[in-house]
Amino acid sequence: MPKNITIKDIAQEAGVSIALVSFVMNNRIGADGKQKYRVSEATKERILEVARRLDYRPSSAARMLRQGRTHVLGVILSDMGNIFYGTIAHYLEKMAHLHGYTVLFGNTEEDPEQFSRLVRSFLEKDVEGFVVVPTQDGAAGMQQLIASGRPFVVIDRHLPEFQVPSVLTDNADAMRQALRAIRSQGAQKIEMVSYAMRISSMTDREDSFREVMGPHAHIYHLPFNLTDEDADAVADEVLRKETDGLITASNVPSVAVLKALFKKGVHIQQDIRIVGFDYSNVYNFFSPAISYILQPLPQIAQKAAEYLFRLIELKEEGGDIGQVKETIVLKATLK
Amino acid sequence: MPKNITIKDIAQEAGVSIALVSFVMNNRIGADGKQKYRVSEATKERILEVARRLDYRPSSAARMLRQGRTHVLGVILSDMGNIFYGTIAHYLEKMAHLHGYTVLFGNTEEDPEQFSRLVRSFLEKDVEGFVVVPTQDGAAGMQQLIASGRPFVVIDRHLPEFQVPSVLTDNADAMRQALRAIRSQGAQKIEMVSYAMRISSMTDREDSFREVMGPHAHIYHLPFNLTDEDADAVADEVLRKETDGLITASNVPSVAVLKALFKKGVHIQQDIRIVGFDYSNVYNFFSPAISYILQPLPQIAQKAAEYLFRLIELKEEGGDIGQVKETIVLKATLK
DNA sequence: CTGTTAGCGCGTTCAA
DNA sequence: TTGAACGCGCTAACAG
Repeated sequence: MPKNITIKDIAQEAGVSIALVSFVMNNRIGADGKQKYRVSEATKERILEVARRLDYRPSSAARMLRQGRTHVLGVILSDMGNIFYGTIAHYLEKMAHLHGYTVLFGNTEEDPEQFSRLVRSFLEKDVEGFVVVPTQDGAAGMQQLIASGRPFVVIDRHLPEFQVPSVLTDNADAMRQALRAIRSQGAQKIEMVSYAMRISSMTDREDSFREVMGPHAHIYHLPFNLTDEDADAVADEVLRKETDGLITASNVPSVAVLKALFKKGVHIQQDIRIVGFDYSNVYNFFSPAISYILQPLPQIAQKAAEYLFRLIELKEEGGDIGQVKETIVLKATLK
Repeated sequence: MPKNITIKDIAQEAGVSIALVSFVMNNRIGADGKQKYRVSEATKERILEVARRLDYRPSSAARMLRQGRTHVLGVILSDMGNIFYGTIAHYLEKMAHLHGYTVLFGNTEEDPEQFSRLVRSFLEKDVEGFVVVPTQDGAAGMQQLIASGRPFVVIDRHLPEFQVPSVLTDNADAMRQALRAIRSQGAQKIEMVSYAMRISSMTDREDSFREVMGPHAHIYHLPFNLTDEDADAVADEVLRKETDGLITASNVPSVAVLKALFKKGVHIQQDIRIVGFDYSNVYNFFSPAISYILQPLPQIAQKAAEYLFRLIELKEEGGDIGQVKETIVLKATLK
């Protein structure tokens, strides 16, 4: 049972006080600020040597308790298994690391209960800040988050009833780009495939679609956990109506519908034009390659992280987090 | 600045001692074990009511410090943006949650330095256990991990110099399945595409490939961060040699090479047969659909989590973690 | 039976 | 350079 080495062990071994060890470990020596604690090079070296030898690792629990800082962030998203969120997760972790932070991750699977649970759980773990993708009907969880006074940034979606720090893609603009593209490719009868979820990323795209196409434009709505049958039904309907242009508003339904059409022997990109949202490898395997709206994932993660660190710093300095509610909007690009 | 509510606030507000609050919060009441602390229903209710009203959340830092348990796991993998690891990450988080654990995630990006850094960082955070995907040349990090005495389980890969708790896919068997499949589909001149990394998941597949095909069988090696040019080169070579069967040993190179072949106008599945490792949407868009080796991701995550919890429990009971070194091997299936 | 007092764990930090 | 209080929750020992 390798007992954990504590600051006390180091002090004893080096024959100094625990306070001195603490100072040395934190480089609180010779600081040119107010308090400069001077330690002789010799003892400093001795302490460091002992620490290294015993493989001393300060308990962050104790430090945390004392100074109230954990250097941990909480990231709540929909599903890390989805390449869209997995990629964002990766970039967020990267940014966090650059700032000396570690990250707790959680998946909501689009369940508001899970969202609330994760908020609570991460609050108990004393995360210093959150990056969250709220779920449909996630108001309760958001309330908790706001009430906690903990810094947070919302990404990918906004909830209509909350004006909070957010980093979002300009979905209306993205949809207009998608429509321009599909029209320039010759499509006349254009429909849209979306999720049956009240999630702003989807509804914003739908609204923009209707704005351009007119209020009677048709939009297919698929459930979050869609099956092959769901996608098949859309494909059947599309064929029946002789739709010749389809805008798919997200990764997963995009591929699902493509698969259904392909299985039915439809000549994709000949009989029907597709423009998708979010990258998928699949798009490359058609001629011409399927165009798609690419959201700037690295920037979303970067902006969100920077925003969050700004808020954390502001709070550290005693500022009022509650006043900051800006939304950062990023443009997507057509590929 | 919503000051955090502590156990003291509750005690004061409810007019009782902090100890009583603690007992109530932990349901340490009426336990039929040795110590049964009896509290009147009335005060119990009062305490719970106050706690609810003030939205009391116990500081896990304090609890952690006292009882040495954090209920946090550390998961270190290659790249959460890769659907393979993202999916595993998702399942691991799910399992952790079922056991009341929260998860710190980190990406190595196949860099041994990052691996070591993450091990150290998570150890400082006092995670109770690890699930890790070691990197090539990751011995240093593994040493740290072993030396720490902290429970851990290795997944996806094994390092030759360490015999440690592991959950792995039977890669040799998987390769044999892949070869049987591609042969039954008529391929004669079969080659393999792999990563140029000394990672057991790859080398095990390569060894098995050579075992069946003979020592002179050809294997293409692509770098981890492969470019279109890398994949193009493989495609060119494949065409030049009139290879008619290709086994691609992983997700990313699989799709990359397919893309290169497709761009060159090769009739995939006609002129050349492909059998891949790991699922990709892309496989569905060929006729016949491309066969692939599916690793049992949910089971890998599940077994790894259960294994880890067993180790954590064993350690909690004072057992010797160092003795446990079993490897759980799971079969992949051909799809 | 119902409840309280007090020390502990570990690193930080102020006063000496 | 050191002693000791501190943060917060847990729990053994003790009291009415």
